[in-house]
Amino acid sequence: MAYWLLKSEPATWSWAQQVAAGAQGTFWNGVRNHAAKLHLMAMKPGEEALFYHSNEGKAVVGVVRIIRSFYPDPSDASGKFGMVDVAADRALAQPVTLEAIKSDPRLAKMVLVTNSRLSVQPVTPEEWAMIMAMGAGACTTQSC
DNA sequence: GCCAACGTTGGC
DNA sequence: GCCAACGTTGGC
Repeated sequence: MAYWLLKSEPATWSWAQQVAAGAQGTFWNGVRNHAAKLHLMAMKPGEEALFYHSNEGKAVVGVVRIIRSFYPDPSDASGKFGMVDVAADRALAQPVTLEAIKSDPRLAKMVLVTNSRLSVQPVTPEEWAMIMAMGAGACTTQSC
């Protein structure tokens, strides 16, 4: 079971919109980067991904579930890229900000920190557990 | 096939 | 609004 992180600018597609889309979910299109594409292709239905608000907010705000594996993206004229379908699963009790992630040495190797421009990223089980604990409000940074 | 130029992303 | 990082494009 792999874990992932998906980035979206809230002005383009926000967590509120994802929640409004409900259990049937929506397609996650627009990826035009080969590294990101490889991660999309590796996603399996049932796996979970962090939903991260980039630019505005700069925080992990919720969890989405992959509900359909990789298939062609109709908005890509070249036919090279594709997308998956995701549905909102649950919100975090409190957003986990980029600032909080950066300030914790145990999360220093997150792709979000090391390659901030990649829009689809893998997350390790350890990182996932940390983010979940921080997002639950169960602990503050460094006390998990 | 290399590399300079350019465009885009995203944090600050 | 600026700029650094990085991916992509296109000329050679």
